[in-house]
Amino acid sequence: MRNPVCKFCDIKSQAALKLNDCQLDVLGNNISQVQFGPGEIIIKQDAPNKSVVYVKSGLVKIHIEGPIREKILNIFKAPSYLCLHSTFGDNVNHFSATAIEKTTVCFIDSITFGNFIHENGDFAYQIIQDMGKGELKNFHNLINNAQKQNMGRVADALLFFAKEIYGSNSFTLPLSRQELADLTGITRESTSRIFTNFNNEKILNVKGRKITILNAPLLKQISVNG
Amino acid sequence: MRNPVCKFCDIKSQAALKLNDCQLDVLGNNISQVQFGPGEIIIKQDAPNKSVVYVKSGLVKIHIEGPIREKILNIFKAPSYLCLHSTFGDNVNHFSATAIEKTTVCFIDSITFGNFIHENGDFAYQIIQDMGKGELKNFHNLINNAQKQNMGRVADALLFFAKEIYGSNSFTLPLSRQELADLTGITRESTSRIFTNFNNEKILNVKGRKITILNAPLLKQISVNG
DNA sequence: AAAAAAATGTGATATAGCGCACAATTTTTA
DNA sequence: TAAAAATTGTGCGCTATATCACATTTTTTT
Repeated sequence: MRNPVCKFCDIKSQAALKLNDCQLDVLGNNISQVQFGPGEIIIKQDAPNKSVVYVKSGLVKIHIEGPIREKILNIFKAPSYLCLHSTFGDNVNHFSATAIEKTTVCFIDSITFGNFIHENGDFAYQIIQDMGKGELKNFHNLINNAQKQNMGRVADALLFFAKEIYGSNSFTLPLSRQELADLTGITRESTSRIFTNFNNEKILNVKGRKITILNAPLLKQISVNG
Repeated sequence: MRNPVCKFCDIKSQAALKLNDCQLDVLGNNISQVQFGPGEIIIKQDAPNKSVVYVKSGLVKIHIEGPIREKILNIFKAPSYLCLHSTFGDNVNHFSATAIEKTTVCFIDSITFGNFIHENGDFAYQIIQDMGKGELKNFHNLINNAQKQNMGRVADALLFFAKEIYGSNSFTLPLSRQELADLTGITRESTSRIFTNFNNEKILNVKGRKITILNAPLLKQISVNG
């Protein structure tokens, strides 16, 4: 457990930028930075929650055990807080978080974090903004899963990675077919078939996990029209 | 637009209880209380958002226009804040809110509300807790909609009204069949059929919107097993 | 490099639930 | 109170997608 000097950290969250030097010192004494590789579990569902988790770099999937199989709720790109709702809504994690790329995480003591909220209105305001944005993102997800059919869901997920995560029409999918199925709420087999289909229709170029979006407008249309 | 004296309001939110007398006076001058009947729209999707909405009494549905039909995201019982995410995540409403019973709402000026967060750490902390709890509730919803089949979804919705909203196994459903379908993400026809089925199996007694749960354990089991 | 394990693709089949059509009932309007 | 409108119930066929089974490919282990 190293003690990174938060004061000199150059990947501070918007909220942490509002902390004064003294508070940053306190933060540095109540934080531990950890590296995770793909597939490594960062936080575990149902485990007691004593930390706020700040994803400093990397990519993380949020998932829970559904009645049948795992459900991936969300993909978070750094920089981003993870457990704000759990920390302040309940003190047990309601989901697991697993790294899907090399990821650096800061575990911040909940009490310390709570103190900052009480002491520093600007900090609190920023956290509230973050939580607001996060919840809006969840809404989009819910809609996407609710009323689209399988092709639309896959299209949506691919556009999400292209636009939100990698900022490019060519990328390596950080998920297996099964995981993509868990994210979109369909079966692995359907995912496969849709990939084959998109590849044949020259909408995508698929080589394993290497994806290139060839016809973005059409993919967008498929995503929107369900 | 009346000017209710917040100081003497006896249905204060947990957060408002943290405000001092002076702040309560400010609140009173920047708030307007409005009554809504069932079906009346409280806030509208895509409209600019200038207020935080506090539901003082009543019952509200949160809904958005999906690609095909309306999707009901959530049912909120008073006391509860509504637009925290919209206010602090974006300044346009990402959803509509409609009263489904007689409902009293306080519209609080966003700037005033934001000032309280900056000034009063206890207030901010309480709001963050509220947002956390709200988001956890959303998670439950997402799971419910993701991996259950129709009977399980309807069972889940009915148990939600019985336990969370009315605290009784006998209640009048505040939604039409279509709305219940929009909440559970299935069709109106399927909802009808499931009601008939549950009624025949003596799991429910259904008379229009008047519902009595006769076999709660079985309903629970159906809800859990999908 | 060979063997074992895991992930992926694909055909065949089964089915849950949607969409349509229309009848019956309830609610609203005039 | 009658007429119109909205809501609800139900039978039936259709389709999207799950499920199963197995071949193929890729990755990991030894």
